[in-house]
Amino acid sequence: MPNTKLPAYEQVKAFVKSQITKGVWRPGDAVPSESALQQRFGVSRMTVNRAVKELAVEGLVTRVRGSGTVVAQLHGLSSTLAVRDIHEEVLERGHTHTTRVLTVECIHADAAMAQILRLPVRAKVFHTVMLHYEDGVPILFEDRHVNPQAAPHYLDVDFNATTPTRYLLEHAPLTEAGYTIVACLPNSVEAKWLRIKRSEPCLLMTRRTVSGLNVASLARLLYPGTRYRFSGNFQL
Amino acid sequence: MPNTKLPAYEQVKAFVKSQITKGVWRPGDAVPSESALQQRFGVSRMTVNRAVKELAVEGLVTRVRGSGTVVAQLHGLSSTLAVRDIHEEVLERGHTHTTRVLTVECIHADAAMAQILRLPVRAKVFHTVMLHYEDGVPILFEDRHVNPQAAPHYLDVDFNATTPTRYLLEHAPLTEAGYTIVACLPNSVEAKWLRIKRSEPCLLMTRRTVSGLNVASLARLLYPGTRYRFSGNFQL
DNA sequence: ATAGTATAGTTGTCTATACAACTCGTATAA
DNA sequence: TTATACGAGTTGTATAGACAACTATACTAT
Repeated sequence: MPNTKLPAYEQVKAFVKSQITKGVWRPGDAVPSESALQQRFGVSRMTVNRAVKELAVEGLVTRVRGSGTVVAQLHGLSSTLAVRDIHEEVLERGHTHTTRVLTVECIHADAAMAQILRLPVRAKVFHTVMLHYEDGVPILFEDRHVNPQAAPHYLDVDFNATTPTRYLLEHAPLTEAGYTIVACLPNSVEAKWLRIKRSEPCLLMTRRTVSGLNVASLARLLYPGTRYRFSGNFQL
Repeated sequence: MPNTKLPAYEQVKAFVKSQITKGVWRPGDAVPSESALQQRFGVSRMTVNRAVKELAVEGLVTRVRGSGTVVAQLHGLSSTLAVRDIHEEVLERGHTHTTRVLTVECIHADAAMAQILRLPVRAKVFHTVMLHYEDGVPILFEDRHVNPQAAPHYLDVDFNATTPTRYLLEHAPLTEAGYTIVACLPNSVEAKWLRIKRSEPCLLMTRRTVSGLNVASLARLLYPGTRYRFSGNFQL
C-alpha cells in the first residue's frame, strides 16, 4: 500500500492518466484546462500545473501555450535501450564475467578513423581488442578505438580489473553518445574467438561517445546472435 | 540564437550541468543546496527547486530529502530506441511505402500463443502476414497475432490503407509494450519474399503490446540486415 | 560508553498571487 | 471582403511564504 496518501499532484496525474489509458479521453481530445482541474480537485493551480507538466514530459499529453492541452497522438512510442557496462550486466544475471585482452596498442589513424574521432590523419590513436566471457562462454568481441586527448592514460589501464566502458565513463565525463545496431556475419577471426560458425548471425552495435569537445571513443561490439539479445519495455 | 534570454530556471540548470560535464563536480560530489544556489542566482527557492528537480529526472543528480544533492554516478546511460509506425518512418525518409498482404485469417491459438496472449488454449486469434516495401524494395516481413478482445474488427481493416501498428495504436489504447531484438537467419519462405539469400542475417524484433488488461498483439518483425538498422542517440 | 534527544539544515509539497506570452474567436474599421 | 484590433481563455514562468518529512550532527542523561 503506497501509504494510502498520495501527494495532491500525484492524484491529479493518476486521474488524467486513467482517463487516457481507459480510453475515455482519446488521442486528440482536449484535456480539461488547469483552472478546471483546479476546481475539480480543490487544489492550487501550481499543483495542477505540476501534474500536467509532468504528464507532458512523459509524453502522454501535448501542451500548447495559449491553446490548451490535448491527449498526445501515440503514433510512436519510445522505449529505453540501456547502454551499460557489460561487467555489471553479467553480474546482475548472477554469472561470472571474465575478459581476455587480445590487443593493446597505439596506432596511426587512417582517414576514416581520423574523421570519426575528429583528429588529423595519421594522428595517434589507442586501439584495444578484447573478448568478454559469461561463465566461460564468449559473448562479446570488443574492438575499440580511443582518442588520446580524452583519455591519455588509457593504455596503462589493467583491463583485467576494469572494463574499457567503465574506465571511460569514469575518466572522460560523458556528454553525448550514439549507436547503431545491425545484423551481420562474423569474419573468420571473430568467429574463431567467439567459437561460432562464420554462418551464425551476430548483432553488431557500433557506439560512439563524446566527451566535451572530443569524440572519446568508437566501439565495435559484436554479439553472437544466439547468445545475446537487446530488450526493453515501455509502460504507461 | 535562442532569444539570448533563457528562463531563470534554465540558467540554473545550465550552470549545474556545465559544472558536471566539465568535470568540475565529479560523481559523488555534493551539489550546492537550494538555498545556496538561490542566493548565488538571486532567484526564489521554487525556481532553483525546479531546476535541480529536472536535472534529477534527467538522471544527472541524485537527491535525498534531508541530506542533499550529489552528482549521480554515471554507471550507465540509457538511450531511447524509437518504436514507430513503419509507414511514417519511410515517408520521413522521403521514400514511398507500399505493402502486400499475404495472409489474413482467424486461427485457433496453440499452447504457446495462448499463454503469451493470456487466452485459453484453442481460443480464436487473428493472424496477419504482410510485407512492407520501401521504394519497391522489401524491408520488413511482418507476422502478427492479435487478441480479438482488444481489437474485435481487426480482420475487417484494409491494410492497404493503414498499417496494423497504426490501427492498433488507434483502437487499443496502449498501456505497456516490450520488445527484444536478436540476430537470426530467415527461413526459406521469408527469404523468398524479402528477396534475400537464406544466409543473409536479419534483425528480428519481437514486440508485445498490452492494452488495459488484454495482451493486444504479438508481432514478429523481420528486417534484412543489409537494409535496416536500429539507431539512437543520447545527449547530456 | 550508550541510548535517547534536541537542533540545524535539506529536500518535498502546497498555496495564493502575479505577470508574460500565446491562441483563437469576435467585433470593428477600412 | 479584407484587414485590424480587441479580449477571453490558456499555458509558462516566477515570487514569497509556509509546513512537512527526513538526515546528520551535537549534546545530554543514563
